This record gives sequence, structure tokens and C-alpha cells, in this order.
Amino acid sequence: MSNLSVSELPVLQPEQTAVPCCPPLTERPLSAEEAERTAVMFKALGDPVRLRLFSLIASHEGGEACVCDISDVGVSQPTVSHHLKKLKDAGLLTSERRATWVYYKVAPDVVAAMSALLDLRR
Amino acid sequence: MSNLSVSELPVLQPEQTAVPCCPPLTERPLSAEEAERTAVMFKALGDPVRLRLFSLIASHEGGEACVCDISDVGVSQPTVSHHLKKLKDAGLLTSERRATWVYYKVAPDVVAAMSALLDLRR
DNA sequence: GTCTTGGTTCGACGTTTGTCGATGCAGCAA
DNA sequence: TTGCTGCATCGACAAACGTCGAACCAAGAC
Repeated sequence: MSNLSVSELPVLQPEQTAVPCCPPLTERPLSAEEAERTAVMFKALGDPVRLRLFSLIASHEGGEACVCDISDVGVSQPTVSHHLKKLKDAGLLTSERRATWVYYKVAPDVVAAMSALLDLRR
Repeated sequence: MSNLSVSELPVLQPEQTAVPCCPPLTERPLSAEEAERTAVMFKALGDPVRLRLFSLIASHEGGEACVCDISDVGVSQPTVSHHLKKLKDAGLLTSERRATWVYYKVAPDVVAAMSALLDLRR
């Protein structure tokens, strides 16, 4: 466990919340670095299963849900876990263990930043 | 069919009608079909090069730009064309040839629908 | 201790994606 | 006609991705 995997470059730290990245896309073009960071978030929502998982959590009570509540999306349980990890790594979700169960919760400010980015009204 | 303004008529141009899909993600979970259609749009923005191209067009005069104006994003010309096609297929852009040049333009209502989807305020 | 349940990580495999050079096509100008 | 320029498409290839079963870990219950 001492060596880092090359395929797991720390693009976004899990606990690094609140990344109000950029102004609306109409204001100015994104730099390469901004685009690199922002694309991770959009890519996280760019899969049907992840989008369903995210909507299940977002529409759940308090914007959070136990994994056991959202595991019925048509893929195996390890796959669900894999997708939740991707959403978490992108900063869109946070997770917390409470007793036996793990709860995932939306990161409101990150999602709000994405929404604001797409607000093209001048 | 050629002279119709996009903003005045229902959006029906692309093969996939990526029209205003769904209520905010807090309201209810997405169905599998909704997720499938919506994920295409997010996936389109889930690449750094495409995100830069999109921001270049969105921030350009009138929300449209000639390909020749936005080709300097660090990849080859065929790759730029490939990415623009993906954005267009996802419904986020429309294209129009004027004389020698091809102009790409943002599809405001589709982008607005994505933004609204991520508006998690209850 | 052992057993059971909820979730994550591992290893592998087939598919998709991003990228390029080469080629093709449309429009303009000699 | 010929030539040139702006973009799109083709063909190929490596890298990334989504998926699964197996194995593993964490927390209770017995």
C-alpha cells in the first residue's frame, strides 16, 4: 500500500468541497486547467447509471441516502459502489458511515457552481 | 426549412431531440430512459477540449463562432471537428455553413435545461 | 470467538473514447 | 479548367471506461 497507482492521480481531493470554479461560460473562455478540472464534474454525470444514482440521492430526504436505498439501478452492487466513488471523487457527493450503513450526500455548492456555469443569460 | 429561427420554434433539428428533459434532480429520480438521454448532454461537456470549445463559442459574439476562430485548443483539426460533432449530436450546438466557413452556435434552451436540472434549491 | 449483512477493493475483460494522419468534399478565385 | 482553403470523414491505435465475480473489510448479533 505504500506506492501510489499512476492511474489514480489526485485530480480532485475527496474532501475538497466548494470549488466555485468559473464564471458563466458566456463571460470568457475557460483556460486549459479550468477545463480540465471542470470536465471531471460533467463527466461524472455523463453516465446514465451515475445520473440515476445522483438523482436518487438528490431527491431523497435531506439530499442524502443510504447505499442500500439506491442499489436497484440495474447493475451489480460493486458497480454501484464504483460509480458512487466516481461521483465522490468528482466532488459531487460526500459519504459518511453511520453504524452499519454508508450514507451519500450531495455537495450543494459544487452542484450549484455547475448550474451557474451553464447559466448563459447575459 | 432553412430560414427558421431556432429560438422561435420547438427544437427539432438534431437527430436526437435533446430538448428540456426533466424537473430538477431534487424533485424525483430520473427514469432509465431519461437518464440515458440526459447523460449524453453531460458526457458531451465531460471532456476538457470540448468544454473549452463550448466556452469559446458561448463567450463569442452572439454565442456563435466560426471554426476558424476556435481551432487553437491544442489538438489537430480533425479532432476539433470530431468534438464539435459530438457537441452538436448532443444538442448543445447547432451549425450553419456561410460561404466558405462553418459557424457553430450554442442551443440556449438545451443548456438552460441542463442548468435547471442542477438547480437543487427546494 | 463465529456468523451474517452492508460496502469497498481487486483483477480481468470487452467496449467506448480521444487522437492522429490521410483522404474527401465544398466553395471560392484565378 | 486548375488550384487553394476550410471542414468533415475515414481508418487505425492506445488509453480510458463500465461491468462483473471474487475477495476483502467493518460492524453487529449470537
